[in-house]
Amino acid sequence: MPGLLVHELRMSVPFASREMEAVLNLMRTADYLRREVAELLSPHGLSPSSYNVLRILRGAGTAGLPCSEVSQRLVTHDPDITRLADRLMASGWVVRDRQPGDRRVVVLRITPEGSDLVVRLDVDLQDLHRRQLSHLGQTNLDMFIRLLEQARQSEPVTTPENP
Amino acid sequence: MPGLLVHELRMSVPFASREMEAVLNLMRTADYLRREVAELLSPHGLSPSSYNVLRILRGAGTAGLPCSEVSQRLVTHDPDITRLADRLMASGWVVRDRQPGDRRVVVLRITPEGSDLVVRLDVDLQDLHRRQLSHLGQTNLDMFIRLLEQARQSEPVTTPENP
DNA sequence: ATAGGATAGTCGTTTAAACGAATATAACAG
DNA sequence: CTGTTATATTCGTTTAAACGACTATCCTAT
Repeated sequence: MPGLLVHELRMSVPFASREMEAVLNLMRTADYLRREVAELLSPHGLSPSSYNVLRILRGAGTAGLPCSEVSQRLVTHDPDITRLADRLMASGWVVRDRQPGDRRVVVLRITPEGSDLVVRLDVDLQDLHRRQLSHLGQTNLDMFIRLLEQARQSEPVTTPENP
Repeated sequence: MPGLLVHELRMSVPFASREMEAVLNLMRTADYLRREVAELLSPHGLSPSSYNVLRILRGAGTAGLPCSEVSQRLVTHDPDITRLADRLMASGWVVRDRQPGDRRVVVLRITPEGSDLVVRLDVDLQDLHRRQLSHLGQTNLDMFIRLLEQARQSEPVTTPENP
């Protein structure tokens, strides 16, 4: 039986490999779900990335976190926390401070307003994610998570720089 | 047992729901794999989207395809085929023509140079995708594809416009 | 025929991503 | 101490995405 994606993309020739079919399915599914999340967030002036930063900072509490820490904890990689934080600061959801001990590091902290916003949006996102995936059922959901985590455990690329 | 992602993101509190954990895992895995694909393509002046267009046009052969058809077949949605095609045309990999029957539609066609490029890159992408996912094994790969397709079958959002 | 509406692309503009160079501070070896 | 290297962040610039408004062409029902 040909897969669903072959039909969705009106492909005249099936995929060259099962691995490629999986990767393209992954891209398409991620794009689909991410789009719905972005749609939910955009009326509040947030992108998935900037919302992610707020959620990370809420987890850190009043201590805040250095930019570099926030960067590492982002679900999707973003090399430029500076400008992401700029926008969040302009909206009053985040404040910036230099760390006294090491004046190189900039600590980001969520404001009460930012905290309120995250709490309110969390409810909506919970609902959205439930609608997006609860039809899989508990067993499939567990398996799905396991496979997604396993998919990230591929061999790193071997280059002259990374021998 | 806590999931891998909780550790990767250094989360102090576990996920609020299994659905959310799955969605975030999906985003992270897609980002990770997409980044490797982009890295492979970028030396050739291609993005995942523009490569996708070339692959679609190669499938269409000498007949070519209208922009709207190309748009629908893209793995990830891109509303602006015009400028995507602009770049591909500037590199000499596609040509544009008006359709004689209906002068509104613009047909995109791959050039022999474009075709050669796609064929060469297909080999590299095959290798990359195998490295990315073959460690899952055939059975898991089948299951993974099935779950990804199933994940796109969520209920559409109900709004006043979409009752 | 022809006005109204649908369809196919294009283009302007705002906003964000990608990449690399630059700055500031810290750590450390001699 | 002092030059060197590493780290943390910022900033300039190029490139692409997002969103709408706009143009041209076609279809269809009067």
